Amino acid sequence: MLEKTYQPAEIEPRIHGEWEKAEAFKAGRPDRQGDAAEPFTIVIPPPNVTGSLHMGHALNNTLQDVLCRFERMRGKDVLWQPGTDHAGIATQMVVERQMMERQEPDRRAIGRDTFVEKVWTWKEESGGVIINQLKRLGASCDWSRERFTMDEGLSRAVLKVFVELYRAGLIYKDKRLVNWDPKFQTAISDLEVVQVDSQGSFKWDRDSEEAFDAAALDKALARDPSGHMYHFRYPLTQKVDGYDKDYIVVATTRPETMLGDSGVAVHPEDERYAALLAAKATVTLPLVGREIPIVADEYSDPEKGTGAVKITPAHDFNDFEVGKRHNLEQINILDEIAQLNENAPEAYRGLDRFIARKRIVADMDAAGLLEKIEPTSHTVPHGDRSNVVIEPWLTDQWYVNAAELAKDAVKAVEDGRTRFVPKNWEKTYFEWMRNIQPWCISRQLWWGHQIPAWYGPDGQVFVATDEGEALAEALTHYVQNGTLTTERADEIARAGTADALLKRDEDVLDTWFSSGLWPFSTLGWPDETPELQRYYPTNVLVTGFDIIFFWVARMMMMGLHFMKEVPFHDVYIHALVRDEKGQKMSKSKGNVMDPLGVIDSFGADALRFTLSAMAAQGRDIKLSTQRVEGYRNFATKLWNAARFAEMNECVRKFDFDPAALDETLNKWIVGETERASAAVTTGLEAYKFNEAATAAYEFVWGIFCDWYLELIKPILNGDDEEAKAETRACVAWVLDQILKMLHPFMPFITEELWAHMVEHGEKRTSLLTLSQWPKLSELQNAEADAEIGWVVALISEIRSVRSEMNIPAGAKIPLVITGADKAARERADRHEDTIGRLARLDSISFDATAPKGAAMIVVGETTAAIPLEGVIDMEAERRRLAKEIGEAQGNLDKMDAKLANPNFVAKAKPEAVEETRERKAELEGIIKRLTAALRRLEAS
RNA sequence: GGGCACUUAGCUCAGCGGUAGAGCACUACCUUGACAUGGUAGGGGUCAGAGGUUCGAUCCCUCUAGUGCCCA
Repeated sequence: MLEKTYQPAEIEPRIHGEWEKAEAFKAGRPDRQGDAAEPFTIVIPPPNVTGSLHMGHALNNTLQDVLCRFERMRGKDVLWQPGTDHAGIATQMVVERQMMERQEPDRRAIGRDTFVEKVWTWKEESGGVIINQLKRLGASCDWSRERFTMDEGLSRAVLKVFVELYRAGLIYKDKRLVNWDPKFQTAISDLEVVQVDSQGSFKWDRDSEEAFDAAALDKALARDPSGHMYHFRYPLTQKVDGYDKDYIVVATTRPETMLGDSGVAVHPEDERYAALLAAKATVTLPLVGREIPIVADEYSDPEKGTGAVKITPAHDFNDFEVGKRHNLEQINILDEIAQLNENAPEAYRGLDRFIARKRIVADMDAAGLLEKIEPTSHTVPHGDRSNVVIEPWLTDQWYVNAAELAKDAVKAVEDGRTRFVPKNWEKTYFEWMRNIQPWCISRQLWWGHQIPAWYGPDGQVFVATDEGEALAEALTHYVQNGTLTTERADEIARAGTADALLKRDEDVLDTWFSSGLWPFSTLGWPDETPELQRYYPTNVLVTGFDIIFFWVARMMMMGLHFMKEVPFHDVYIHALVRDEKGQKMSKSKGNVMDPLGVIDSFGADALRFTLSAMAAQGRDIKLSTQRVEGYRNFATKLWNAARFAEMNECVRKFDFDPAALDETLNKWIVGETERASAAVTTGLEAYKFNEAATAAYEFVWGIFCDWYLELIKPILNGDDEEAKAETRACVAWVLDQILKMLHPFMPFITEELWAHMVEHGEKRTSLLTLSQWPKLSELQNAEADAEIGWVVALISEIRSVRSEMNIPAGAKIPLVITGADKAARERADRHEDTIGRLARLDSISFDATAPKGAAMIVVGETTAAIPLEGVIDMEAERRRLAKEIGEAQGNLDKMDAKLANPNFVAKAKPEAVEETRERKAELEGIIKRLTAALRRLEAS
């Protein structure tokens, strides 16, 4: 016998063990190989190896799991490919922090090889906790195939891709501005930069009475170094006729960058500066003394500030472009930790950028060149992991020509080879892909795939999959150009190391370079494996919109280029999970809801069902524990329904055929079951998770538990053995269908109940997760639907009247059905016990007219009376009837108005007109009967 | 500034060219042999506002107001 309440914490680990024991989630199960089953593949968007499960993961993986379990039950050969990525910066950071805490020497002290070894040790010991958390969520991945982006095979894929793209000219080295993270001392991609709003508070103007107060500014900048616009006077090298001042005013939010200025730009049509442009005037850069040109460029906006902007090509993305157009010098004044370097005047060298900022403002004031400072609101780029201000910095980096690779990726979506669901996300995708910038793939880290590029003594680069190949190439090259003699080359070749000639590039590749290969590298590529053959392209990628650029874009580019086929047919973009107030969950706000905590309190099934039921397309999820609690209650409800079935010996029979039943109730419920399973199936096929979940919920609670189980109690307690046997078998059958249709959402409780449901008198040993998805047809029965609908309506009406008439819940009352036709009489006879039980009646009788002092009920064409003279408050009954008549009349008026409109009758769909006529007739009947009841009441 | 959404019951949200729905919350009653993590009944809505299309608009179109997100 089942326990009285459902205890998820007890059940979940055990069920998990059973799935593992049966290897239920393994792709290519013996019965599903080859033509026996269609493959269905999802690759997990690889979580970060340092990560732990947050609500976003919980949603993302719940949806993937729902799809996988659904398709697995539909007989497909499902591969849900799990794994993690190596998360370059994040992982290196975690290990370095750990070393610091243990007061061990830092990574530079122990050297690259030892450090990388340490990271591997960390990974083996503590990496991938998220994998176990995913298991707790119930994720049915093929865990035997778990992959890691730094695995041997995946690393081989990375090398091959790099070398091939290099040889195709799609990877190249370039000196450009990158987003430099001075904390981690590495380049990061645009996507790893977050814009943070800054709004300063300090204000000063040289026209004001007071002197500039450097200490006050310091104080403001201590809170936030950004948020101010500084206006400086740059003196003209020579006075120019036709221009009334001897200086030009420029504005900047980053004063320290002035040390790297190599020009001032004004708009070519800005009258104010025409004389300066005509005279090819220059300014002398204050504090530095460099003479720099004033150039005409449309980049400067005449409407903004003075219309003149300082140009610092080496420290600003826009200025970089302006500088290129005018051939301005690129002067890098910062080192890798954002301190002023030797290109700055001596007084500033070695200063941190923000110290220098304050010093420069003070020095400009001292020189009488500070015009004003005003608070401004602007966005400042920060590293998403380091949380420090990012510097645009001029370095040599490796780039992928993303614009070229993006062409095919765009086309594939235009052609519909890959489809976005919901469709509107393709706009975001197109927008991004059509404006894609060169992708900087080198990172100045030690943890990751080291770039397979070697440099000769003259800086010549040799890109190859391994050192030997690079060396061979280099030797040929240097012998050919005469740098090396053949003898010397042979000697180097024999040494077994390239050290004498080549030096390997120290940088590693962006983590996403390897993750972009995930849909095929995990299947064994570059080897031509059977898995690759069978499971690529994958069916769907499930992800949040914020990750379109990370996952979708890169996987599309790489997949199309190397596999010549899209990596996935569908991209399902789901919502973001927010807190109950609609705010993004974040650690700093302290509003994170820990999925594992939720699982502990309510069970994984409740969390999963909540996320599924709320996953409406195109809308974010505002999650509250109350909602989870509600679905936990649903699990309990299901549990108790199963318990009821068990208590009543509802066992599945060999010969049970849902299409051949005698009892109306059973005919009705199998039809409802068919409708529900069809709704769930349709919902899941269309990625409408909320519709699927709600359809199942509605059916299980609102129909099966609320009505069917209640309605059959008289049969189960009665002495019609045949009816009892059929009903028991039917309950068992419906419950089986319920467990199946709920399984994708609530795998644990359904699997547990499945095991408890005895089948043909034997304890069941097969697993639900490998059972067959309901495929029902031709179980609808209109007569049964009408009959049970009538019973349900009658019971509801009686209950309603009882409640409104304040008839005590415990009191049993008589019911007199008046004016019943043959059908109604038969129905009432057939379901006498049921109606009596659920409406708490002591008798049902028939009479031509209603007795005096009775409450009246109208259900369709049936009129019934509750004759309780003295018990019933006649005044209340009069009010109730009048109200019901009023409501019906209101509806009738609407129908009449429609039908009175000739345009409606002429132009509306015939079905709509017919429906309106039927409704009108129905309402008229109801009003007639209710009015008759009211008259009788008034007459008595 | 460019783009994408959203505005429906007290709250959170479904819905969608033809009787406005759910969960939670609320009110009243009920420990009846599966379930109080429950049952029964009930109250509560000019579907943001203004136009337009249509026989008919919460739904389609336009504008307005407000909110959120992404990208500059």
